[in-house]
Amino acid sequence: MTELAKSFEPLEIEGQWYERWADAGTFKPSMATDQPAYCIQLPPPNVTGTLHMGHAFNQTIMDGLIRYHRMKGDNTLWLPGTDHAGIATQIVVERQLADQGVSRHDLGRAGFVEKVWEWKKHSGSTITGQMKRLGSSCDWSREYFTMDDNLSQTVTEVFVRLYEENLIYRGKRLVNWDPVLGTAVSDLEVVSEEEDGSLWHIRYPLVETDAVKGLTHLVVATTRPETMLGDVAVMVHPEDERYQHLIGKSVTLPLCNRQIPIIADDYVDKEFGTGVVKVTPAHDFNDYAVGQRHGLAQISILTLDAKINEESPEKYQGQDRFAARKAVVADLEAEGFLESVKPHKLMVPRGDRTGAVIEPMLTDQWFVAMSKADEKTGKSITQKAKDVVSSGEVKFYPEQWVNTYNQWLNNIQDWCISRQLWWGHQIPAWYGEAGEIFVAQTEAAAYEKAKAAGYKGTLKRDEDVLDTWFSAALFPFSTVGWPKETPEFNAFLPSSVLVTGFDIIFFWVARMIMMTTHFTGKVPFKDVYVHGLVRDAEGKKMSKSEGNTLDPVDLIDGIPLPELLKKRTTGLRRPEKAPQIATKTEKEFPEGIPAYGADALRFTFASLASLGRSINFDQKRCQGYRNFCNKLWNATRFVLMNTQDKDCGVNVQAIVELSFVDRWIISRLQELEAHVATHFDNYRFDLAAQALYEFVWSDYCDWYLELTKVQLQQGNEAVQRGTRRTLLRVLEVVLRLMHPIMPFITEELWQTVAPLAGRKLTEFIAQASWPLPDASRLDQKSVAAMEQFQALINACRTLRSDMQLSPAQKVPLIVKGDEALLKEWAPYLMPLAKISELNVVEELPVTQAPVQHLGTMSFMLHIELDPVKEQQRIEGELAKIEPELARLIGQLGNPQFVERAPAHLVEQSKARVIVLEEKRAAFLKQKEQSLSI
RNA sequence: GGGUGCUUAGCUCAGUUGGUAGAGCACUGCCCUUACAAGGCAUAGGUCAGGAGUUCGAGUCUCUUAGCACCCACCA
Repeated sequence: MTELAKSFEPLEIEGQWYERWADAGTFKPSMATDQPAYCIQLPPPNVTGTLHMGHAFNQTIMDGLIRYHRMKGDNTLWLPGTDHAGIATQIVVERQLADQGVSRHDLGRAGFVEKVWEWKKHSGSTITGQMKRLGSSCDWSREYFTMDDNLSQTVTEVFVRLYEENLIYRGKRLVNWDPVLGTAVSDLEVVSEEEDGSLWHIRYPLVETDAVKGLTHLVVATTRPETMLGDVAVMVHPEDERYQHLIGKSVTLPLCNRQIPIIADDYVDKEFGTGVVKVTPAHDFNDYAVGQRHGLAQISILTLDAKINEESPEKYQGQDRFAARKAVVADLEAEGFLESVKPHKLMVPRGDRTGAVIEPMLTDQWFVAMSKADEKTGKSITQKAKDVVSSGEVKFYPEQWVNTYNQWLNNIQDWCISRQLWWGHQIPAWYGEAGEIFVAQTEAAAYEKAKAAGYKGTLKRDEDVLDTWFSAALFPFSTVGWPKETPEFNAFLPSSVLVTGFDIIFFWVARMIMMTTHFTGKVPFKDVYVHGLVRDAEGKKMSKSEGNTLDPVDLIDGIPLPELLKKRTTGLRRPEKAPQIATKTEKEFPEGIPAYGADALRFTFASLASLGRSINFDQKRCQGYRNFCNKLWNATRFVLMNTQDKDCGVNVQAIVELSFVDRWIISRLQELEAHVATHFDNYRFDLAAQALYEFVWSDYCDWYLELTKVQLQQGNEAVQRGTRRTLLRVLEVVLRLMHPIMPFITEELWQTVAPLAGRKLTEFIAQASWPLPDASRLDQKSVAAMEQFQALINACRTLRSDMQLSPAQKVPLIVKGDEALLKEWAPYLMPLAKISELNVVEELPVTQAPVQHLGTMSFMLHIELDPVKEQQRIEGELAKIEPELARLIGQLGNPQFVERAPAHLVEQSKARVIVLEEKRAAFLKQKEQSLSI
């Protein structure tokens, strides 16, 4: 006989189960082809990363789905992996090297990449270890890393194919350049924020004085005066009367003494600034487009680390862009070209990883042609991606995200996929000495191609690597064996659902859909479940610099305040914020964080998983669900106490008698089973969690358990057996229903409960079958009886409470009503409503005792009390009845309602009126009588 | 400039084809009743952001106003 601890201690039970499940092969797909396949791809976390709240939330959802489908008997796979995360990882390792005074250039490319691999081996498994603490049941035997040989081969394969299809090209384009990292980044990796800057008005002297209006110069407005060194024109709106006559003339570019033309382009907004715009094609995206339209030169003025280059006036050469700005402004002022400086708010683009101001830079890069039709289908990859969503092959939950998705695809630019980094998939392109390009899987193959093209010299491989999101776009098929048609490819592509935050719809979701449909003709996944971002209790975004992050593991294990303070205040980008963060933390967590356990944390996430945009994580919620775990724990203790070593009517053909109470809880259980499954199917974890919470706490614990005490004490053998069996079986089923959300506690309890319930058919609950509702076990009569019974108990309790009776004081109850029914209820009624004796009568006696009316029943607690108090109570009851009655009578008096509303609603209202009128009459009568005493 | 959400009890949020407003937490009162004080029982608290419309009936559908949040693009 095992005895459970007196209260739920998560840390004591969570330890062993994960390893045991994994060792038993529980997490592996059955690969049974006669079962439906269910597959989720884990969005691979950065190999450098640690588990944050977003992961924990995300994985709670995925693990819930996976465990649910596994229990349903599906061929279920949760495929894990980690991402090499090019930029992020390179930054981390470079920083570590910098601490030792070493730069990556000291090591050279090969040496540096080796260092990264070393670092990956050393700390790469942090996050997977944390995932296991959470209970995430991935099939680790299939874990991949995006730089594994087979995946890398797929990347090159895809690159080569796209190149051969003319969907990848190389060219000199203006791209977003991060001068700190020294690499191009894609549009998505640039975030613009409004910052304070200035608008400088600069005079550009006209070469010939204006004969019409006598102007000697034009004034241009700019937020980036240093870029004037690269100006190749000034432009005005073609219909701008102020300047129209000057179009085709020239101005002299100050400081450079170049003459540049005045051109017309309707891109110019006449209302903004002076209506005259400088044109710098090499350093501004709009100017670049203007330059293309007008066939202008592109004068680059910056080196790749954002210093003024050698083509610019000597004076500024080598100066950093910000220093150069000051110098240029100072010189303009000194030479009388500066007309004014005004404060101006502008959007400054910054790299999302470095925070460095992004510089549009003319460089050679590789691009994916997003809008170019391929030869086979005549459709662009963008079009294909739109088609599968509009056809419903890929469904978004919630649906509204389709808008966002389409809107982005409709305005898409070609994707810059080359990065000037060392960590990542090196681009499989080789160059001949005269710039010939040979794209091939391997160097040998490149030489072959070169030879075939008549090139005999040496080849040099492209130094650049691919954007991490390029390889990420291929996961749905690269991880299941493509281009081979493996069993996994057939079973798990498309996967069942992608669970992800909306923040990476563009980065990842859209690109996976593009690449997968293009290469395999299949969609990558059937559903996309888009959830919100986890925020702190106040709804603020969690960020290290704000010091409001929570570590999921700290919520599981608990953390004392000093440690939490240390965690939140060390390694800050702005250390001066530390005291403020410390104060806030102390206020929010005066005693640190207690150990809530993985189950409570998961249940919290599940209950917060509504379909909104953000999830505010309040630890109080977590505490509430830890209490819920404790409730379940103690309910199980109660059940075990009453069933272990006793005849539970499970194994033998014993005679078993079920009361209306037993039948009621069994009926409720059937409903619960149906609801929970529906909620899982609809990705409504919040509703599933709520249904489980309510059933366990209210129905099972508050009502059923209390009522079984009566049956166990007073019932005959058959009733006791029936009670024990029902207690066990309901609990056993509930444990299975909760297992997808709370794997640990349910496993722990199930191990003891299931054998008693005669249901231990598998070693672990993790392998047990999903409970299915059985309509034949629904007993509406018992459900209705229970409803009435509960109403009676509640009414008695309310009376007692209103009369301020001590719970210890038992009083007689006098009832007018169905005698047979009341006799059946009496044994339950007496302890629950603290009744000393029950008298069924024809008419209630006329006294001052409190009376209540319920349907056709009237009853009174036989106590003496203050008549004034009772009068007040009656008035209160009447005051509650009147407005509802008035509303209903009004409704029924409206012929249009009676005519047009559904018949059952009209009947319902009529019935309710009768009930209320009887109740009112009874109270009025009572009021009269008591006054007459 | 284009787009998308949100506004319901003190707080955080549910509310599924329109049919008498719900939960958790917090609050109040009474209880150490042998599963659980991480608990039990019972209260209290909302003109569903404002306005208009459709309807017998609107938190729910339409329009509109205000506030908030977010996404995309961007004026030099």
